[in-house]
Amino acid sequence: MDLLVGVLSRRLSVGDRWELERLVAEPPRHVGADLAFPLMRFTRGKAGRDMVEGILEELRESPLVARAELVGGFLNLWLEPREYSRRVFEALSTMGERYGAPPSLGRRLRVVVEHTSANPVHPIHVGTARNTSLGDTLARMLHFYGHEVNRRFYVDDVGAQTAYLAYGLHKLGGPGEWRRLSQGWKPDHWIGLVYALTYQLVELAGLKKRIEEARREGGEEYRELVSQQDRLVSSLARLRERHPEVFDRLSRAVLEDPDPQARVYEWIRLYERGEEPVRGIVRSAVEMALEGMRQTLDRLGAVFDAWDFESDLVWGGLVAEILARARQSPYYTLHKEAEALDLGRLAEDPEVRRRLRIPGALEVPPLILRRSDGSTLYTTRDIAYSVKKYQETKADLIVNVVGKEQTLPQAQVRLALYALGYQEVAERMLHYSYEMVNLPGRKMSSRRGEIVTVDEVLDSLREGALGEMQARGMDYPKGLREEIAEKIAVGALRYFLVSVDADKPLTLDLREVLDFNRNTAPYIQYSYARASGILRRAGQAPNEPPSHDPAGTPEERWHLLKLVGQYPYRLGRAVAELRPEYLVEYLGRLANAFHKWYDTDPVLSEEDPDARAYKLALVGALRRVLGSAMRILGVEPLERM
RNA sequence: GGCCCCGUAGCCCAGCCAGGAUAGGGCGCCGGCCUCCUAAGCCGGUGGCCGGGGGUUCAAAUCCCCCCGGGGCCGCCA
Repeated sequence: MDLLVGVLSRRLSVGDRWELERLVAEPPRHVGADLAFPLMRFTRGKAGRDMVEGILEELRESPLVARAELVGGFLNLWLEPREYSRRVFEALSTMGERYGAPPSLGRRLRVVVEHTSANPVHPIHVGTARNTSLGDTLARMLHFYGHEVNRRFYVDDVGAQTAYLAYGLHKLGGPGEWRRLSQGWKPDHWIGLVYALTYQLVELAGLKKRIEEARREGGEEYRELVSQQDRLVSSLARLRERHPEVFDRLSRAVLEDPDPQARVYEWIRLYERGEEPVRGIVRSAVEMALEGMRQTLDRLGAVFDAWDFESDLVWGGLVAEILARARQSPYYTLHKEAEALDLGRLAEDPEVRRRLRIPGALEVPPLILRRSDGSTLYTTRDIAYSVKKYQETKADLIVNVVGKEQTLPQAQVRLALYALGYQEVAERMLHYSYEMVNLPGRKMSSRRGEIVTVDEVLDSLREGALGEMQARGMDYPKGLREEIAEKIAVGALRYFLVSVDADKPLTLDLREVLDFNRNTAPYIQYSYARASGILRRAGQAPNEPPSHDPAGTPEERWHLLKLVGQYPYRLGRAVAELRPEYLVEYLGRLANAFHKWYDTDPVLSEEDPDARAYKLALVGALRRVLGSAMRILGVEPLERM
């Protein structure tokens, strides 16, 4: 690969290696070559034909090249297995555990990856798990490659949702009482229930008022309101079953309040001003929610370097600074009563669109920064947060893993940053967007308290894994069995969630994930366990083979060796394009190549000691590459399963 | 209504940005392989007007235009 690109780069005088590298392809099977390159676009005319001769000649001189031919405009290369093997093992030996990463990185980038940032009012659900899996995998990929990564979780504690939650919790008493009431519950699950109850009870109170008023007039509106009320009541009845005591106390307290809706709105403003006791109540509520979330994130293997509270941006004055700058800006405008930025004009500049990666012909309406009641909006605070992330890290790239539905607000944030003089920040921000996760037959709504939590999905996957182990008669001791099942469950979910293009909606069919069907984490883990088993039985295994391909190269072994040698290149592409699914595809092929070889060319019963040593070294190399790529994807390698 | 994303076998997906060889996998279905390193495996078979139409090109799943279908966004929510 390097050889080919090197020669081509010189002969074709193409400076950009990446340009050539991406064109190198696997030839179709009927050709039988190891590498192919479409030369026709570079070699038109007579001068081109001479150039081709030169290229072929130079390539044929290399000990790595067995054969080089030009067929129908394609340059086809056959490699010399011994020489290739020598080079692969040399790279493995010099790079050690870092095999796959570049020996020297052109420039070490500082990268911020902000991901998950789930609203604390409810537990992490399967959609968020896609965010976590993508974000954490990107971070691991970049880190392994040699970049400096900073992982951040943005705690969204300002605004209506946490105000509802805190208001409800307050009606139940203080943190001590919350603990008592949530006995036997995971903290975030209990918080989610209180939030859903509070939200619906406040809704109900408001609805009752409006029904009173509409009763006199009667008619269509009245009937509509009553039917809304019926739906709310039946939803509340379902929630009551989960925790009758909490329900009863909460409903009494909320319905006693003369105007719960107004109270909640007041709390939003009080919290934003940082006034006690609201400030303390909200913070305790959020702490409790985060405690539960951290348990789930730990389970998924996601760790963070920083937890940034949205409220700190407000109290620390950064949001005020953004507003002050906005008022000086030529884009400043009043939208009805509210302060806003009119970004439409800026968004029309094609140069700005390109630099800020504004998609297609996206139309950009004015961005409201401050409500007429004086409170700020999420997007306003996000502008401040972007500035903070940059100021604290001076990052070259700020990756925000945020749902696709937020394409417009994300674009508005970048444009606003640009408009307010933070061009540098704006240009370094990347909205890494991903589509929703659907569950067949289940419609999620956090306000109704109906969400499919990651915890329950993982539990169900773990049960499935345990069942499978039992069916296969694996009789590990109890602790080990549970540990393996848990690692299979987490791996299966994470692997699945990053396996398809983030731009495509994903359907999480639990039965399907439980099937462990083809290119899944268990398939990869199984390959790793098989390789581990061979090495365990062999006792000592050489890291480097004494000789390369002593007894010729069967097709299956050659194919595996080539894939092992491709790891640096495949990982490089995944990192450059921030596409974890490339790694998934690669792992699937690698595991498959190993299984095929395994079935045709026994290792341990090989009698020729040189050949046996070589095979063991190859198993070791494969195991190392599998393990490395698995860890990047958050899939735990298993010695046995 | 405007805008964004997606559309490839019965089902799920890769390839598209940066056009090149006979469009690749997987699931499902049918049939094989455990006296031998873990059968969560392997082998064989089955299945495609690449959503439709037009254009650009020596060459189009890939680029451009129109249309159709699915999802999303257009809020003093996030």
